[in-house]
Amino acid sequence: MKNITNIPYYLKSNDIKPSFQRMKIFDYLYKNKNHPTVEMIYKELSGIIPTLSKTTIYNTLKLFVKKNIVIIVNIEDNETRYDADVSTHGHFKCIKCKEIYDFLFDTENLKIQNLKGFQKDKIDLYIKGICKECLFSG
Amino acid sequence: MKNITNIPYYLKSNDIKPSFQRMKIFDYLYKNKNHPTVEMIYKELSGIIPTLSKTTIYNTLKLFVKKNIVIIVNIEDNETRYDADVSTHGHFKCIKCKEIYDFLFDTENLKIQNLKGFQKDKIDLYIKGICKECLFSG
DNA sequence: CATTTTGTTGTAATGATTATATTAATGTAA
DNA sequence: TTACATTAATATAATCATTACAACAAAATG
Repeated sequence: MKNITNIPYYLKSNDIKPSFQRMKIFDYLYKNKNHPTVEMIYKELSGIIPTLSKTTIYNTLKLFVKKNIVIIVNIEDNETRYDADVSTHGHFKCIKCKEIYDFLFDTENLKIQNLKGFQKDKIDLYIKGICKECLFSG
Repeated sequence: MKNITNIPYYLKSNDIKPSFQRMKIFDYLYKNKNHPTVEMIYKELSGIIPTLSKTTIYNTLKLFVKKNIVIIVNIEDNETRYDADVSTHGHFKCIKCKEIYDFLFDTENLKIQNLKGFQKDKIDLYIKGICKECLFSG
């Protein structure tokens, strides 16, 4: 994914006013590539910003998604995760260790039937299985 | 998808006791290819089975998913949908008319990087955009 | 039959998300 | 700077989907 050195500038250039909370939330997403839930962000950041509310996290993430600097990772139906990498990539979830891995795929060779004449704006590819580490360790 | 003529037999052969409610719920899923939510199933079937509870629908769908005769369609993060077609296929959602279309895709030519040595059990492909009809009608 | 197991239902609990109203911070013009 | 307007952040309460649990009903078993 793209290398972001200046978060306030990055937010500004995407039409987002860089408040302290917004910078911290984006910083968390950018540094932790763990596709966190709102809960995970809250747990981590409320230690640093004790007044931080979950509402602010929800508002901020919704804004980030709207401005296309964050995407929603919907690999499980009971948890919404977020990702600051907005480049086209897929997500693999290991059903053993629960870890989510990013992967790249080739949309050129992807042959799709039944959708002729459809305008395709967004493609999400999710794979579940067992990761290499878990396969070896048992 | 596979042609199912005898629902009680189909359920039995998948290790599910064919109760009246289960048969009706599967019948709804099989006949309506609209990838319904629990709410949609409830609205429709409570007219036929007035005592039907949502809990039963949740229980039944969870059982169906466990027994691999129904899959979850997770194309939106705020609604869980269900599909009795368990063959490998993708889902397209039109952001205008909200309709969900099935499509086929070719996993042979799908080149995936970064997942060498991973065991891939389940693949979900979701595409969002505008369907042919909505493109024409404005 | 009598007993055990399985299935269904209603109620209540949970947990994630959203709506609303208030307060705080920031930007702007005089 | 001061006053006003706008935007952001927060707390509280509301909503909505889902799950847990307990009671009841049905059916399978012996």
